[in-house]
Amino acid sequence: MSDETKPTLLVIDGHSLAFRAFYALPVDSFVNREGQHTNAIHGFISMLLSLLKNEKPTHLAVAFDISRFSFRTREYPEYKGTRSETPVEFVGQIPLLQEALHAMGITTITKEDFEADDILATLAVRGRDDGYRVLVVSGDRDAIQMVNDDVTLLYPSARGVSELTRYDRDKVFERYGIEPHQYPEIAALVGETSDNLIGIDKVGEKTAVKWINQFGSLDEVIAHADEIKGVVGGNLREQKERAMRNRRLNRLVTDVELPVAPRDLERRAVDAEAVRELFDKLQFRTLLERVLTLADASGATPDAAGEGAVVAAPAGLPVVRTLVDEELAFWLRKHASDPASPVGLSVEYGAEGVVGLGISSHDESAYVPWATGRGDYVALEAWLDADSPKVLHDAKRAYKALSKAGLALTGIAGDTRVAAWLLRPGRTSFALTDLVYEQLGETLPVADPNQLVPADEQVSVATEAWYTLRLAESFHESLDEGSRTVLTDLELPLVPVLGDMELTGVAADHPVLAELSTRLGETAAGLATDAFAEIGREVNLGSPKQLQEVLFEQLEMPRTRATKTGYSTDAASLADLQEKHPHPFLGLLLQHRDATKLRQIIDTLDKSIADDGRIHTTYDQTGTTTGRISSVDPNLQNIPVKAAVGREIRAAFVHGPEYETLLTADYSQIEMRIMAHLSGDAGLIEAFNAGEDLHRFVGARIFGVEPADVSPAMRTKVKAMSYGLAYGLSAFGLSKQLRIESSEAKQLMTDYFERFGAVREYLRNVVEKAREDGYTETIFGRRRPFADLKSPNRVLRENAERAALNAPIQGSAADIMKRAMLGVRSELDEREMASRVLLQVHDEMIVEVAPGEVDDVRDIVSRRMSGAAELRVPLDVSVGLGGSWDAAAH
DNA sequence: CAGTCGACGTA
DNA sequence: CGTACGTCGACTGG
Repeated sequence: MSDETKPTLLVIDGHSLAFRAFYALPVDSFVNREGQHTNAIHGFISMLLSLLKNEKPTHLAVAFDISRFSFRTREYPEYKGTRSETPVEFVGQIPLLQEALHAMGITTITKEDFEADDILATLAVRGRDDGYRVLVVSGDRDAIQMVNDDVTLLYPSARGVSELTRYDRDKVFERYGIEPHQYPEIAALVGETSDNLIGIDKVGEKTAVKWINQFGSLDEVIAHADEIKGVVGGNLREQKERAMRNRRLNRLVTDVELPVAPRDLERRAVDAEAVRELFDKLQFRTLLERVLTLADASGATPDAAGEGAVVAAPAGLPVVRTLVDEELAFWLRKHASDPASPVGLSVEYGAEGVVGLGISSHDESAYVPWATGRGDYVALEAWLDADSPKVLHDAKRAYKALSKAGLALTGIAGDTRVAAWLLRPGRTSFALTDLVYEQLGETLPVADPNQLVPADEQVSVATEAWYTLRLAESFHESLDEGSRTVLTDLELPLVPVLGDMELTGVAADHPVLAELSTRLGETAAGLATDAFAEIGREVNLGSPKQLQEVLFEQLEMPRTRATKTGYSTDAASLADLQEKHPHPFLGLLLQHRDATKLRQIIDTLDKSIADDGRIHTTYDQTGTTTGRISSVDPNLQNIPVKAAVGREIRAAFVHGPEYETLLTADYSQIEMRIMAHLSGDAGLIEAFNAGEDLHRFVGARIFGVEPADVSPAMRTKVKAMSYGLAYGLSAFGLSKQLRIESSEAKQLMTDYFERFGAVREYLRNVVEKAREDGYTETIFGRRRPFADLKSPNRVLRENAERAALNAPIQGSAADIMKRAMLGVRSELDEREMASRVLLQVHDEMIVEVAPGEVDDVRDIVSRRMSGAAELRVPLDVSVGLGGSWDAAAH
């Protein structure tokens, strides 16, 4: 292997790595004040800094393509022709990146008519000849051919640029079963989609490797093409020209004339002034610190030993100490007794629950091993259960785990997961490492075998706690005041409430579910038999593909709505077919779907009953973009209710033996009431204050009749219209839903808005304001950012408009329900009652009522729910009681 | 075996 | 061409 004393030459394919970074980081989160996108630059420099830290190269260069044209496109104009247009957000980042590299004292190289990989290959060969250890960073698989005993390839993983996989000779052999220099021969046979190089038909990696190993080289494979049997042999003989062309094109040039030799690439000092100026423009605060730390450390002698160590850890990362007994008590007294200085807290989870705790102040981190039943942690337990402020990442998970371990957790003063969500609710990952990277621009080490630097130990939870503390502060700065209030007054107090609901669970009646399942199973089997009889054969009724064959080929029915994979067989399409082309099979299929779907729901619920006889869902506090909570494992927010069987399912949700009854309470038309409030529409406000049936009242206005004369058909139309409003419904959609002419739907909308004009005004304004501000806001200050409202793409823009229309309405309703839950909980606590909230289904709350508390609980719940917000209309709450969820419904 | 799609349950 | 979710089975592609 390489000699550790050799100098190290690091060469990077700038364009390909920047492109990877571009796709790895959210475009929207990296925009400077001038609207310049910077995610690719940020990702690239961040990656570069880790490389400098971990690999300590003595020599360094970044190569760039000049254009997409090179000697290769002259030979084969289609080369890389499949690549789509470069995204507009990426354009312009490359020159800025080059500018940044120059400021950092890093040489960039381009060469007319050649690709960056040719430059890398040339440097790799020269570097090796001159006695360097060479590291090549490229996202192009062709770079594999450069690998040898002195040259290692660092290839970005699918996840992005923060993780690089190290390909040395052994790794290449392990992965492909060939020597690195043979890789292009394999690629020539297989083809390379990303370069638009087509290989030999039916030849994949397996076959290509087999041939190369059998005959020794591509030339020999082609020379012996006659000896290869079967279709692939024929294909090879016919298409060998392709393979030979591919080989010519994927051979990297190793003698490009360059203005520099490896020895000219010695690392130079950072131009701190230039970096400061540029990074300020790009708004890279944390990256600036990292680069300047590097500059300080390297100074005028860039190859000084030990510079890597200085930047290895972010400034101030404390060494972790393990604490028990008096030391722990002392630590807590010293660092965790100030109500104004929160402590970072992180739980280490084992298979059996809590195994350790990480605690951290700004300058001291400590690890506390923990095992259930140990009695020497009085100080720790007292601290956990005190108001002393603690910040965590995913506080609810910690709260539950600690609770199961017999430890109470109070004083939750921050949750970086929830804070990250409030800042950008649409983000896909809430993992601590990702937040650390995106918010702080630092890399939290993780144990991953594919990582650039194999971690020899798991990052300590104490270190996590330290990062959590810093992240919490950073998020606090990033959040606007309204969102901060939502965090501290709504979301954080909700953590233990949701945690307790999950821990408590809801009692479920297994025999009822089991009986239902059996019954539906029999029904489904009977329906399937009948359906098969209708078509004279057996198919899988759950397979849309097979159904399409039956419907559109065998039965020759007219085609339905197109989907990506064929034609739709959903319930609406089947109902259409039934009208146009009646057939008994259709009805049987629909009934069969119904029965199997319900059975599946029932079985899932039944399986999720825990040993305590209860179902414990998990609420995802960061699961939606609007502010609602979602429910998983199992989802208890989509239990059927409309169908008759739905009621039977809900009958299986019961109160526990020590309790008297279930109580359900829900808001009536909360979203419409919020619309009335936000729009200030006099007609709508009057409708709610009149206390009359809403749809009847509105129907009377629209159709110009007395409320008593509003027919059921009129009421249905008005109801659909009203509900559709908050979703951005169009006349087209309304006509489709009500199965009426679009002219009638249009007229309905016109009439509606004539009577309730402020509603239309409001909905228009919401979208306009969001377009200007870049976000929407709920009554309580919860924000949701929207980037696409200004998109030139009409589909994207109109989708965003409807979502923006709905966000303040759905979001405000969510806020109100959360406030209600906090109110109910705090009053139940205050009065030391035994009743408890079990479930939340967006506008409904289910409470398990202890004996003798029925009247009080009913009063508390309805008072707290209707009093959760002061709107221009009353918040109407209906309450029901019963032994089961179904019986308690109203 | 993981990821995607169609379908469908809820507010 | 109506918002917000989660979950299932079938299918696809590695």
